[in-house]
Amino acid sequence: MSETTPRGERKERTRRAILDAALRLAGEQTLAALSLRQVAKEVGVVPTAFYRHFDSLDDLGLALVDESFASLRGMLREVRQGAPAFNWIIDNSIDVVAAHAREHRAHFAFIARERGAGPTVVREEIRHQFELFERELAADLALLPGTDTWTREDLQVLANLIVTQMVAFGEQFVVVRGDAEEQLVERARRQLRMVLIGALSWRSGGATS
Amino acid sequence: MSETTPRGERKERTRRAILDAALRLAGEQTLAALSLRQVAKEVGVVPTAFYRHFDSLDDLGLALVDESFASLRGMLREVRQGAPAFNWIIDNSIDVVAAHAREHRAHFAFIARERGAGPTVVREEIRHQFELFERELAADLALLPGTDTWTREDLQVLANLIVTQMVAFGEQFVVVRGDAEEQLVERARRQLRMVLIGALSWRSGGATS
DNA sequence: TGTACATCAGTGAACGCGCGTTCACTGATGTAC
DNA sequence: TGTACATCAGTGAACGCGCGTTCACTGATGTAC
Repeated sequence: MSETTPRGERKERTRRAILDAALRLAGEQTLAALSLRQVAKEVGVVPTAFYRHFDSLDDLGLALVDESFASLRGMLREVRQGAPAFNWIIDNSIDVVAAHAREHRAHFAFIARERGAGPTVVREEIRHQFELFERELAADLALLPGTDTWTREDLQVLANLIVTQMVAFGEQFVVVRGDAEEQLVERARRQLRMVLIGALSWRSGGATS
Repeated sequence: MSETTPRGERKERTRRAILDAALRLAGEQTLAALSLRQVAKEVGVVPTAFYRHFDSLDDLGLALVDESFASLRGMLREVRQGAPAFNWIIDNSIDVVAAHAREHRAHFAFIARERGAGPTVVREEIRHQFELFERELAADLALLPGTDTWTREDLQVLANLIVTQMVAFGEQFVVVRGDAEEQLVERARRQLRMVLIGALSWRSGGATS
């Protein structure tokens, strides 16, 4: 089996297999309930081989967070490349998130799940990554027409609202198939519209405070 | 210890102790990673005594979902008792949720956590309960001035948006202490304002679709 | 090109431990007479 | 009120199992000469 495979390549292949197996198995419950032996069995190596690649399950968990957010960041770059026009955001950003969720279902599901229930280090890392997203989104929102007079704090509040909705959207999207997918996308689109209209008419419009 | 305690009372006390211990221990990680023996040890009974009260950990999990939602439902009844006026909702509903989250921190945290990562039956039951909330909230929203012309579906979409925000609020609230609590409340208030203004100016206002 | 040695991914036995579940039990509470 | 029996919450020993981690190992890949 390993007759002429370069050593590094072979190691990398096993590492990938471990990451994939863990991502798959964690999906059946949660990372916190996953055992090193289950992962090793799924990969087809002896349990001790695991230590050649990761120090612990926590270490593996953090690697999965990294992977998941790397693909998420790629997606966000895509979303932000367009001009930050009001209608463009509404029409396209949900679709981009949906397309990405379809392509990286397991990563999306992983983040959504472990965000609340993962091992402590994993939970903290995920929360930290979302904070970074919020800050980037707040910077983007500052470029939208109508937000000129907003404070940094207000932008942050709106960014948090939108990230919350996007997370909830992704969470629901990954557990759904077929027709329900499109319904979910349509609902998310309407919700984003409601949120943005509300936000933009908030300062200029009429409400208190 | 059990010299003259009525049998039923003693049994009920142990049952409560099991529920409390499970709620506490699940908080350190998640229900899915909890063992029957941990719970028994925490309560101070032998592991087998567990079976006098619950068939399995899943059964215990469902009992915790019931409890948690019972107190949530009580809170919602409180919120809905006031007149469904626009400003009243904004000024009071967040405070009611916050007060309740303070009083039932463990239950709030339990729902937030197990919603995504609990045992399958627990997850399903929680999702079902949130669906019921959404429907009730949609019915309330129909009474708000300005929503007369809305379709049932639109009301449902808005209800889903608000429930999502409230869940996210509760989720963050239960892990925070001191000053940060009030900041979180203030942010949630602003967000609810943005959402409601947006929603209400949506049909009457100007956006497409 | 050929040989001798180093590296290191993966092996397999072994360990002590906590797990869920079974079973026969104990002894206080409850009930029938 | 007193006695004999039933109920049943909690006990404690035992089981087979999967767990994380240790350790000495094997044998193919890589490297120095």
